[in-house]
Amino acid sequence: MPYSASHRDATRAKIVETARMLFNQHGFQNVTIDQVMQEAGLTRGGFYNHFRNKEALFSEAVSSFLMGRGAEWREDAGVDISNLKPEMAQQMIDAYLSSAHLGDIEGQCPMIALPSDVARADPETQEAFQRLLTAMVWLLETAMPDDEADKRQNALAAAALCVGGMVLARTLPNSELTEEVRSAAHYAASQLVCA
Amino acid sequence: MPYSASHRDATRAKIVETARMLFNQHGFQNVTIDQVMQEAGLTRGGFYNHFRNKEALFSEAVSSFLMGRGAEWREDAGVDISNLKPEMAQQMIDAYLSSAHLGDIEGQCPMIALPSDVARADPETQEAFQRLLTAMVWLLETAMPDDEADKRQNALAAAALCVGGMVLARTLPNSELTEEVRSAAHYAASQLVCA
DNA sequence: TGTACATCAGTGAACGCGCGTTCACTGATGTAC
DNA sequence: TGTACATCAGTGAACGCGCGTTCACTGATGTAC
Repeated sequence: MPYSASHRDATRAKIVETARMLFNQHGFQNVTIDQVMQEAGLTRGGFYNHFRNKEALFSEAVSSFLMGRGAEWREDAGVDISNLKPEMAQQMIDAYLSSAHLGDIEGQCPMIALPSDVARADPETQEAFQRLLTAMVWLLETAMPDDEADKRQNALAAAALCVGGMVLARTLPNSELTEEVRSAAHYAASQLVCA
Repeated sequence: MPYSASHRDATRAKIVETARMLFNQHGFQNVTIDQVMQEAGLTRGGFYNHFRNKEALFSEAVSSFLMGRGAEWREDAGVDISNLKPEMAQQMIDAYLSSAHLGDIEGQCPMIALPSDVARADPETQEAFQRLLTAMVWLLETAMPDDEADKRQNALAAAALCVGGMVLARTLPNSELTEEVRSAAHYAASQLVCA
């Protein structure tokens, strides 16, 4: 076995991570395999040693967010999955609807950067998307103060506010409206999460 | 002047409307000009008599929603722009977050069907998108009961909930989660609009 | 320890198809007489 | 009223480029001896 197994895995991970960032910026169709491979320091042909096709890469890119860049976001926001506390729901809302998150296109949550692309992708990709939402709702629900009624329903609505507010903010041309939407969504989501 | 001016305009409108439906279903890049023209009962070459290029068509398609299919939605929902009443805010929320709207992919609001495509489109298209949001917020704000505090902020948050709830519902693979998100967003938006 | 070997990650040229766009044309229709 | 004409909406063949995918190959590296 020439090349250690870890070498292969590292290359693969590098491709996925590069792709994730490029897809986030330009969308599924505007990113070429050549571009991904080049940016990952490789050449076109090698791609098919690692992935069935471009769609499979997209699926992995979306899927990788939860435990990859998404985990970094959680960490930065002070959200510890293995030790959730009531105040962390608010911290998640703050981080998700922050202008740092809005500006960081490469590191953004795929629910914001790629919803339309995922809606037209294969079932694997949509399931990866669903896992993202499920995780977010679970985190919000679990971290919510105990005295809250309708925890799950509020968590779902808060997630919709997070995604909706950010999708709108990202899609609008730069204007005061961008900030207005983001901050209104932030306020309303905060209300839902710790009333 | 062979062919009356109205003939030209009718053809053009037909192309835009056909395009709007196709873009809604398949996204900007997955729709070909050939497809649009054929479905409009014309042939490929004629396209450039009417539009500068494909992007210009996209921009018009998004733009056309507000006074076209969008007006039908408002009418069906009993929302009369020239005579807004307090209960109409709720009617808008009901219609926007309805499963009929979710299922009607061709007739759907572009903010749900095409956000990622618009985020990568030219400024004209983004401005058309912004007009959609501005109109929606204005309608909600204006139709909201008078005793409401923070009308504008609530209208903005309600719009974010509408779009977010529907974007998520549309992107998820079919599951109970789809319905759960839609109904949680509907409940929360109702609360915001007539507290 | 050093060398021959086998494996397979990575290379880069080539293929082929799809699609946006162009262009020379055709023919339907309104207008002038 | 009828006919010749000019206009321009609409046609469809052709162009050319980009990109996903394939494939014969190369050469770096771990293993056996």
